[in-house]
Amino acid sequence: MSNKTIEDIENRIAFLLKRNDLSVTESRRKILHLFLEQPGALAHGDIERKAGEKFDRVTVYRTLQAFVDKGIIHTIPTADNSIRYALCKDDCSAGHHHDHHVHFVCTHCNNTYCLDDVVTPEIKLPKGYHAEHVEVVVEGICKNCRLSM
Amino acid sequence: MSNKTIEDIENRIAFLLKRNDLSVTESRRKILHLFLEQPGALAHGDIERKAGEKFDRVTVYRTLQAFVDKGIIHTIPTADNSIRYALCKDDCSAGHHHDHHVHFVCTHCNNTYCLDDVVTPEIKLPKGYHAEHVEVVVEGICKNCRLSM
DNA sequence: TATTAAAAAGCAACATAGTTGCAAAATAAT
DNA sequence: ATTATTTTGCAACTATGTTGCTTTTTAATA
Repeated sequence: MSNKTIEDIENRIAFLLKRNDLSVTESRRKILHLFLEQPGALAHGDIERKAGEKFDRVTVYRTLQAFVDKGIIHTIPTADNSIRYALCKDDCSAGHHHDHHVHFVCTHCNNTYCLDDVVTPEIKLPKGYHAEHVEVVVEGICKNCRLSM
Repeated sequence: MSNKTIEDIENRIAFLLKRNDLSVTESRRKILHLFLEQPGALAHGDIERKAGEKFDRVTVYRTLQAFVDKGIIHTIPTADNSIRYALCKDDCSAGHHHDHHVHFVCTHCNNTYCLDDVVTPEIKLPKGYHAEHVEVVVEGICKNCRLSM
């Protein structure tokens, strides 16, 4: 990993925060860093463990909430009732997430991935029902785990 | 509501419990009753409020867990991280739920419904991913709320 | 760069959610 | 009716999430 990459990440962090009218603080930089340095989603617990030694629990909650509000990250509901958070693609605006992609939870490594290229299908509902948002979570075995089996 | 109906429900409760090797206890009858007397799903909180005055919190947890294990009810993940529970159709066996239907959460009345006739669509995943289970939750306005708007 | 207003962090206290071990009570089998 | 088994209730505990308030940090200004 070159110095360049680290600088890139730091720049992207500063850009993301400034663009969303969030002041640049240590905890926000640290937590954004966690999201940017890996591909999957993070559960609150993960974040607390990785950043919680430096920051108060409450700060982690408030930081994540701020990121969700601003459209920097989005939540992924899972069957075990532990919300995961993942970075939004660049075009989510404050309060208006439009992450119409499918989420994948690996039952083997327990990682969660955004399948950005898989769009949620049209669901034909019974008469009278009106859909506003469709959430699709697929459970199964991910790419990496399949290779190492 | 006729006496007949109430007897029917009681009979169905006894049948469901016996078939799943669960002894017939007051809390199990009461909680099953809650599910049978209404169409939607119930959150843990709902159940605790409606049955919790008579039974200990722990009993509610254990009862729901037993029902899930036996395939009497299934869980529905929702975006607000509050698991809902709903009755399974008759053919779920212990440890093997096959509820391949879509769930609907009304953003107006906040009720959750199993759309038993709407099956989950096939999701075409990227190479390497293997699907085991697909969960689809649709948020929007339900039949009843639409009529009263 | 120093000053200051605004925002965020940390702390404490609290509320809710979920778990475990064990003794008492209820159920089911005999 | 008696007894073995299962379930319940209780207490204590861990984890998760929230709120009010004070201190610290950030960013805007002189």
